[in-house]
Amino acid sequence: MPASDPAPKISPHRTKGRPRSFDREAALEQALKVFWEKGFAPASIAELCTAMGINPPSLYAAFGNKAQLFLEAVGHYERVFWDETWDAMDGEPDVRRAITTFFAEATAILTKPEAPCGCIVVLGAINVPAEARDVADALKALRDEGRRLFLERLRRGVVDGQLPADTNVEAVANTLNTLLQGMSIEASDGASRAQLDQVADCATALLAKR
Amino acid sequence: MPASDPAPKISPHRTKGRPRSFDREAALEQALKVFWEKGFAPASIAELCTAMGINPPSLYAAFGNKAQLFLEAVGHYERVFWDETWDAMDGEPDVRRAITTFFAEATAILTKPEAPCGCIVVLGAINVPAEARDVADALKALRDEGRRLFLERLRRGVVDGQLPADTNVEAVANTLNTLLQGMSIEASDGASRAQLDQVADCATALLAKR
DNA sequence: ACATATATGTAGCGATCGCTACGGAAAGTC
DNA sequence: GACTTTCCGTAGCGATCGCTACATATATGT
Repeated sequence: MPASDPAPKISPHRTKGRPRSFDREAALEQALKVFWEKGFAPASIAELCTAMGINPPSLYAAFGNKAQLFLEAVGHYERVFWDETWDAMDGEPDVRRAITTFFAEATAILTKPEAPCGCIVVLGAINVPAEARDVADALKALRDEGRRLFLERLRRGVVDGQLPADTNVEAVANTLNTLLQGMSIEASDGASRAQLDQVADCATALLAKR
Repeated sequence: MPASDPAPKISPHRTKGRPRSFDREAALEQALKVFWEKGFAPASIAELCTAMGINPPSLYAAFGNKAQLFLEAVGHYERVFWDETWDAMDGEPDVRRAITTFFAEATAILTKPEAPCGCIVVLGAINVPAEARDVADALKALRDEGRRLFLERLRRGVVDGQLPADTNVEAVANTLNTLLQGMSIEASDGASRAQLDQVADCATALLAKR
């Protein structure tokens, strides 16, 4: 994600005071990397700071606290890695092709070798301490959004006459979302791309013509 | 510390020395409860000790350390909650009914209201600190065992002529295991039993006759 | 130049972590 | 009884946690 500002890549500041000496977005991406590999709780502020090339006070001044930094990193992750894939599912007119393409893309994302495996939305805030409940809740809401998107797309498939009118769209949407989440666990367990592709194929088979 | 055992439920000891003053298995079950609710890392020794009704030295003398206690608790969990269900899958002669029954049982287990939701094998050791890698690896091996069991059962279904010879048993086994793991996340997210039943139905639909 | 405002690095706060040293208590053995 | 062995509760170890007080550095506004 090159911001591609010829002029200062460091965000311009309009107010008084010493300007920030680091690239906020670059630091955020480094933080994402750490959170992605380790999860919310095991990623320590010290390690985040090292990766971001800053010290704790700068981190807290720029991002609030660990939880806010995490949530902002997750938002960045979603935008960079998933928004396009979800949008494509809505853009593809044929519902079966839409789902097939989505899961093919998902397996590619989840097994990207240059990235930690698994989706940070699914795995990042599991087993967080009780005082970080709000972080877990925020990610849960994001996971639920996936089910909603599947559901809407399937409903449109029924309206468009591409799926049988008696299709249990809620059940299928539930199942697709459940599969997607299970795929993150498999990916973090080191599943191969071929292995996840098999799962993706079975996912699309749920919509097979009868 | 009232032992209050008429007959010693406490394991008999043959050697010299002061006998253990608590019920090891009861303590293990309490530990399981804590680990199940919180996961490995967020469950502190202090909290475990409170739940088990003992002090740290007793815990370490009886169970080794936190990781060993966790793994022993997980073993107990598997035996109590899942062994019977897996065995039933092998015992049922019809492969479709075997899978259907398995997933029906699984939804029941995963949404048991008196138990923490989700499977500790799937969720318990996600996001553990790096120094507990061995715990994560042990649970990963247990998860893989599920895929193996599905695979064996499906292969038998092909041999028995109940499934088409060209069934991609590896793919289906992969998918069933992935679904099962996703169901744990959904359960811990508070999914209703009805919701998971829908997923279970879709799982069995993967084996629908063609 | 001076005041104001924000960011920075150092250094360390209080709290919690997993774990254990220690001395006393409760059993078997003689 | 004394000796040995094991377990008990207390109390606290060193390490790490998220986070911040503080003094200093660097910008703008006038």
